Amino acid sequence: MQLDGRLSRMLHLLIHMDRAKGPVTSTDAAEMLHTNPVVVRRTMAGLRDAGLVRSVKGHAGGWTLLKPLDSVTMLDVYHAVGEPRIFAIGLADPAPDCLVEQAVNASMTHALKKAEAMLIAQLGDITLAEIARDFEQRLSGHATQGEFSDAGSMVASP
Amino acid sequence: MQLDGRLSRMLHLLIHMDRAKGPVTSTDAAEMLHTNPVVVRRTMAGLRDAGLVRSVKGHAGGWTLLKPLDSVTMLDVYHAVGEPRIFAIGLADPAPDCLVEQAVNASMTHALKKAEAMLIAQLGDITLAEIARDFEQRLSGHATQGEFSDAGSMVASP
DNA sequence: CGATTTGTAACTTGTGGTGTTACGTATGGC
DNA sequence: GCCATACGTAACACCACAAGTTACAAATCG
Repeated sequence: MQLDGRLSRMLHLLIHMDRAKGPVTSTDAAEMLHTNPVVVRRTMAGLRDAGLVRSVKGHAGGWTLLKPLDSVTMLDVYHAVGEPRIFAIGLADPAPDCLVEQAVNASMTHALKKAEAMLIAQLGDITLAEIARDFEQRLSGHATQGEFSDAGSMVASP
Repeated sequence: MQLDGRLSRMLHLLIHMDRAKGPVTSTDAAEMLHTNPVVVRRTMAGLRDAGLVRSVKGHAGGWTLLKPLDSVTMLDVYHAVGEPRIFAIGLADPAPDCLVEQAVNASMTHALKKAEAMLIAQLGDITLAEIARDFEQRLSGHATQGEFSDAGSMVASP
């Protein structure tokens, strides 16, 4: 995986946690995410610091969701995982001497900031409850928002 | 530089080429971009294939711009450099079995596509001539579109 | 007490743009 | 015709960083 999947993974996990009866251990979570317990703990640490989840050690311990899904947006989770860098493209030099490059930087920054604002707006607009509702509908056979079959075509794979 | 600076660099270089009297060699260009002639040729190859520039070997050879700056948008250059991946964040798994993850993917893809569309729209809206005009104004002391001083704060550096 | 589970440090791996070296090929002045 | 000039490309090293892995300490509960 060449891209940062932390936000995606945490969203996935939080919805599973909401459906679980008791605490979810890092090992259980790692299986759901097809990864490693340490990776889970490492990433969940941010969510704990943000007050989204709680962790308990020892017997019958694990991770517990502290908030209802309708009070958590994708943006909240994005912040909680440490606001990873959004873009893979950017400025060759953020502070160049060359005035031509400064002009280029201004235009590129303008475009990138607008795209970033749009992404942030979208993330802030969707609660985990809405995603969970989408899941419920998939369970009953419907495919709601947009086709999923080609979802990764431009965003994920080469 | 952990991010992809090819678009940024090519924009920078194309505007310099427009101001040059004759062809610009890869070595000259490499100095302007603070990089290596091979990197220049490698990246410029896409622009040549796209018909934006021409390359001539041998004495008095080098790179020549084939189009007026007002007929080239940032988007044209983005396409010419091979449409590099835009986002550093993405889906953990583009085609998961888990229905929860499918729902998460749908929402994330929706948000990313909207941001991508905004970026593409912005890139398509700005011609290199406009950037060159911005440069001219910087030469005469003005700083036009937006502050530049903190331009790289969210987009480029850590 | 001992099994369970989180908390972290430390190290390895994979990826992709970038940097670098080397060499082949085409061009044009002398 | 030679030869310096420049592009064209292959091959490899480098770097940053998320992810994966190993190891061990600390806390908790039956």
